[in-house]
Amino acid sequence: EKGFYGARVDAIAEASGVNKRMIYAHFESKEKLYTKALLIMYERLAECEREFIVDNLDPMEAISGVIHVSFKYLLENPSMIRMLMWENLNRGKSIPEEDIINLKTPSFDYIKHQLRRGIDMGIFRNDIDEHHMVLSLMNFCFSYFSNIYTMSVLLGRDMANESEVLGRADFITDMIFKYLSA
Amino acid sequence: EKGFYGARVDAIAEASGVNKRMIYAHFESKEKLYTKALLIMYERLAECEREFIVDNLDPMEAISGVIHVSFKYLLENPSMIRMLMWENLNRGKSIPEEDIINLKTPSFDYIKHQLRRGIDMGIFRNDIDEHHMVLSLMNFCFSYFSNIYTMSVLLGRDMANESEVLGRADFITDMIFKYLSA
DNA sequence: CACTGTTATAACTAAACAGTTACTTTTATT
DNA sequence: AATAAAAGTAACTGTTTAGTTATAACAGTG
Repeated sequence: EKGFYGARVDAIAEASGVNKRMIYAHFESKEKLYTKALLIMYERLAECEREFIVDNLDPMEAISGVIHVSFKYLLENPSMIRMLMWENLNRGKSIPEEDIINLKTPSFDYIKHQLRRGIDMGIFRNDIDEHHMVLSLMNFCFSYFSNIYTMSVLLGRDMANESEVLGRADFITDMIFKYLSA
Repeated sequence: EKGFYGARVDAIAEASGVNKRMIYAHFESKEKLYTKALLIMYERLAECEREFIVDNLDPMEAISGVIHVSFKYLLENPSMIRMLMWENLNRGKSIPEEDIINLKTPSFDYIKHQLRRGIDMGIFRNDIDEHHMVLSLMNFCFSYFSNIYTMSVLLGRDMANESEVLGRADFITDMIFKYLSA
């Protein structure tokens, strides 16, 4: 909610119903508590991503699945968005790079695999840049939520309600498809 | 760099070469210093956006200009990205909504205007959702930079160097165009 | 019951922090 | 040179904070 510096250990103790003494017994320091929470968050995120990795889907369904599962999950887990945002501000220094790469690799590989399959099947154009497509997909899903407050104000529209969120997922899917088959 | 809670007034005094006494004389409190800095940042951002508002461009050039000017500006102003990220985490509560809407309206109107012009001229499809297009443009530009550290690690590619950034701007422009004329 | 490991309580410490004060120095104006 | 306004210095205050300690309560096991 308030980031590492704004967070108060006493407040965490009270909110969690566990007392401060025990927090230090288990986690040693505020920083280690933070990195532990962060790691768990990354693992849960990876779990969610494993959900959209399904075999034998056609590439269109697969890409659509990536978008819709991500949207649904991020909508239900706003605190995860906030933790990822803080971590981006920290330049991701809290957790060793390899740990995160290991967690993320399966979903990245899955997206690339489906893109290649789509190209082979003649559904997608054959000059698609995998790197840029993966980046676009990730950005589209995450940034909808990370900028949801400012953007709601600027666009004069409540972007947080479920129908609006699902509408956005559909729009993005459509945009990506039009691009992939243009 | 460290957000409102992590920032130290003593450190700000030293770094700025102005002494703490004078910071309080001019800004009253840490919070008012923060909101003042934020307001100036928003104004500068609006100034930059005014740069891409050019008359008599054809709609394609106009949209391409929005993307490329934004990318160039955000690349040169990393601290602005960070301030916007913090503010998103604060749910934008530091500055009254109207103030920001007033600053942003010209560029939003410009994008919508160019989209409509493109439709009228028969360059763009006639079923384009303005709201979603504005949102997509903003998200694409901003999120490239706001997630640049995490994404560089995950994709194993230094996204911060100039040629990579400009390449991304080109890719996004291409993607938007393919969608608008699909 | 006695023993052991875990959790709770609350007072404590040492450092850090926002904000203040009393006083001096610099700069600009007449 | 005289005056006033702006900026600098550094010590100080009151509070907050991470982290600790000493002690008591609790729960499971033989």
